[in-house]
Amino acid sequence: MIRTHTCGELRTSDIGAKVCLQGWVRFSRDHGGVAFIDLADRYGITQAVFDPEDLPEDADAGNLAETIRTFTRESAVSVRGIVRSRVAGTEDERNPTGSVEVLITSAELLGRSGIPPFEVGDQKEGVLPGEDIRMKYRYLDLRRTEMIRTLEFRSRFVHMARQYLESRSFLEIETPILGRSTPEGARDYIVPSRVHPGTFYALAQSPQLFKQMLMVGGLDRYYQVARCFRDEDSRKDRQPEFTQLDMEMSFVEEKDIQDTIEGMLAHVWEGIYGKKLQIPFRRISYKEAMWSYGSDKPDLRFGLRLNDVTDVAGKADYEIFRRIISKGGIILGIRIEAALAERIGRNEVDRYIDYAKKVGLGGLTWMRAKDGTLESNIVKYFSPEVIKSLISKLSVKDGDLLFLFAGPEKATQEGAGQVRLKLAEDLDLVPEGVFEFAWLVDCPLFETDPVSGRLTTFHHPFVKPRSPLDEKDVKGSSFDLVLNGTELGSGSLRINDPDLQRKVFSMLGMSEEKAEEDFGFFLEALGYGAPPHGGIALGIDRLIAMLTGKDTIRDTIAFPKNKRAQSLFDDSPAKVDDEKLEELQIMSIAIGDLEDLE
RNA sequence: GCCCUGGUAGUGUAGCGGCCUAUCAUGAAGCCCUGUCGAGGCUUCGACCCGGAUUCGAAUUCCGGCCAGGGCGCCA
Repeated sequence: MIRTHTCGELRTSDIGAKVCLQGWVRFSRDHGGVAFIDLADRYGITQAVFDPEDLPEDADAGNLAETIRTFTRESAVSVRGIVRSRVAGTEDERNPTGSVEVLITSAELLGRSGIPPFEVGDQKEGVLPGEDIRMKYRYLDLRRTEMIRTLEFRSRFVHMARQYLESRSFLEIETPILGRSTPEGARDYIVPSRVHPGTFYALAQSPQLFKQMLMVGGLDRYYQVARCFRDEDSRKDRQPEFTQLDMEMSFVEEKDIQDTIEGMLAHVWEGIYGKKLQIPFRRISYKEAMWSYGSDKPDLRFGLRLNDVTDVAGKADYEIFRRIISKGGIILGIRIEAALAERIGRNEVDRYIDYAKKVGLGGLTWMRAKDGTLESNIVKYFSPEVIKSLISKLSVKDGDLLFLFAGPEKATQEGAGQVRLKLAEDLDLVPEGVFEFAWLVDCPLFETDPVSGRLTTFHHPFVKPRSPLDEKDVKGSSFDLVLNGTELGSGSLRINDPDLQRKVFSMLGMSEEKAEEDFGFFLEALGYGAPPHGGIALGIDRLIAMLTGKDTIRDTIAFPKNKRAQSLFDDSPAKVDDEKLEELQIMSIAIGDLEDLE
């Protein structure tokens, strides 16, 4: 090792020491005689000074000046010199190394940098190059303090999580990434087999079946920082490949799994923030989440709860409401208290009506409370009794603004939930730096696809039902971890009875033959003493993004894919040589080629 | 597959029918400067995504494409 210190290390106690620093030239300031170089690395920035009048006898000032002239911005350089105190009054208090500087006695250019395509030095707030240019030159983007801190945070987080789990007898076990393509779920990334032409692996979408087989195998407590692959379109919080903190435990109940996650997060919290995390997390039932927040991942950082006013507002002599009620629909209300309501004028109300339509609602009905009654364009359809009961049901006070949403149950809940989120954002009700964890519990086992009418699972087909399958509205033993309106992960107890598992497959419309073909190995495994077991997987990318205040998980991943699933760093996906395809006995026909043939 | 937003010097932006030979900052190149720290001063360089249309005239309007991002679908 040639360098004696990092660029974040030197303090006044080092004054007089002969040191060697290596790093990147972040800024340099040439004053004609004396010149300053801000030398940066992951750990910090140290000021190096070229001072021709203060050099030791044996130093070659001319040569040194010449070398320093070659130090372009962002070049990797090495400097040797003596640590000295800064001239009184010129200390930089913002920088931990700001009381000292290194008087350069010799220097070397290690790796010259061309003119950077953007400025790496920390920018004014909010002024960043466009994401495409950051991605193209990701290695320069990564030099930014912000990126370094995020990746450091991520590394520490994962380390602390591992530390906790290892201390609780969990074993980190790697499961295959090359596996079998299964019919359900997300699209697979397909990998051709050379040895068995015409057959294919699929990249793992999750270690689900393998971790369950580990439980059958008696490993008892498993975890893995697992890369998962899904060939679906990206979002700001969805990437084609992403990382889950995956775990599974045997001989447990739901609470054991929740306790483990809470304990782990509390441990991480303590280690990273030095603060206690409030545990246990609150539990909120799926039903309550939908009725009160219009979402299965409610943001609990603010109020603006939804209220069911079907029985009250449904009595109004208002054609739209009557029609909806007669079709089994519901009416939800949001009360916006006077202090906030006065910021919403007539024009804003119209904008919310437009927004409501955009999120799948028919519209919204509004009224304002004044002098103990309600006013709006449609209030004439509401009898005094209806108005009175609305006021009392929602505890309306003068100045409050009411939004009412009517329509089919689920669509109305979700639409109203969207309006709730928009209101909170517009009215600045979302506090910064607050983390509201919650467990979403009592989820249904199945739901019916509104388009196809087919039965699908709410989570996945391996969730253990809480009651016999022939009963109505069976609940699953599953639970989602929700943080600030985002789903971080989903856990459950699993089915450990092969016959029950077969029955679930069959209820999902899978033929016995298909179940055997795709899951035969797994069903067989369940038949050899599968212990009761369960587990959970947390989306690490999302969690890190939330904890570091990033808008997209791309900012928590060193080399993410872009919106169209391309990697700009190695220009993938790309064509492969014909010989390679031949060896795999694969023919590639792009749609354009097909059209040419026709 | 669909919808929305955007694309102006290397970077970040202003301009939104004629004041555009296009603003400002930063950068780069050169010069000056011995205590700066996102140094400073002076000079110079450098851009309207592509193709069509409308118009006397288009960075600006319209149409088509390309690129980027956000969303819907999709994500058991």
